[in-house]
Amino acid sequence: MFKASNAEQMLKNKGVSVTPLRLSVLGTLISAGKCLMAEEILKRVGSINKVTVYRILEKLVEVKLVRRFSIKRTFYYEIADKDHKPHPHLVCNVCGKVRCLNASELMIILSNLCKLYGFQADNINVSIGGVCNECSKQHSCK
Amino acid sequence: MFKASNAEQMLKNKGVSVTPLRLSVLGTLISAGKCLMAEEILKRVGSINKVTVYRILEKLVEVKLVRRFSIKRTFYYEIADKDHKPHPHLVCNVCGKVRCLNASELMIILSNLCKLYGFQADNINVSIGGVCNECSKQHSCK
DNA sequence: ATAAAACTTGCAATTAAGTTGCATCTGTGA
DNA sequence: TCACAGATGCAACTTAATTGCAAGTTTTAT
Repeated sequence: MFKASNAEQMLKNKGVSVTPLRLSVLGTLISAGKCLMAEEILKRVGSINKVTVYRILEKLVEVKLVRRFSIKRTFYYEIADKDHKPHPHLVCNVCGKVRCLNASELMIILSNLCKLYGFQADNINVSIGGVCNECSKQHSCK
Repeated sequence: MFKASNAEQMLKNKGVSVTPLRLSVLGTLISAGKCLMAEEILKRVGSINKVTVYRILEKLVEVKLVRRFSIKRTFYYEIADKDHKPHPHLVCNVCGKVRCLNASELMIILSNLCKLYGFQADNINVSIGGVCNECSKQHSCK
């Protein structure tokens, strides 16, 4: 699944203290391979308090190991490293699934555009609501 | 400021009933010339209930007279017509201001990209958090 | 015009997701 | 060993939005 040593090294590199719960939260995000809401992390980690999840995520975002973005009224979290660049998210209004879209060039264009306008972007959030492939197929066959 | 007849015609064209409160809410958005949160609309319209604001906005979004998008945990609303195409929003973390960025070509590219992936996009939401021009100037002069 | 059906509005209560304050625990350095 | 900083948990709180229901208004069909 994921190597704990991996998460441990990531935390050490950022100079933040390594605790079992931080390893679990970070590890969960690494092995999930997709973005998760706080509630899902809470469920997956198991014996951890909701507040602690939020505080750990806050810390991970602060040291830029994790990115946070919002869809509707909830925050999602995903690993931020060289293999996980910012990208758009497709959010299906029917099944609720969130899918990552590969379009990093477009994100870079966006960030350059900001510079042009004198805006120091530190978090680019592209989310697209609609109906996903699978759901639109099902819908048309009724 | 804004012509009531304007808002009235817009509602009629969409086949939804015209009421004084709907005219006020839609008119407020037209004359604001920028995106507003429900709370701001509530304040500007004056004698209207919070719930009614939400329900009117819901209806306006439903008939596509208005677009809704989220920043952090709150929804913003803006007029959606030929003069107000989807565009990115720059959100300053310092002063909280939301500024519209002109980049409709980029939004179109994004929507085409979705089609390519078989995703029926009905709401493209690009928001960029960071520090705006004015705030970064002030910060550097301290 | 009148009655019935269909919306619209307001009030109070509820919900979802995150946040805060404070007490307790844990581990590290003097 | 002591004490100090940081991590965790619990309970209470906050914010923004939503729901249920009753009362008012329109619209439609007769």
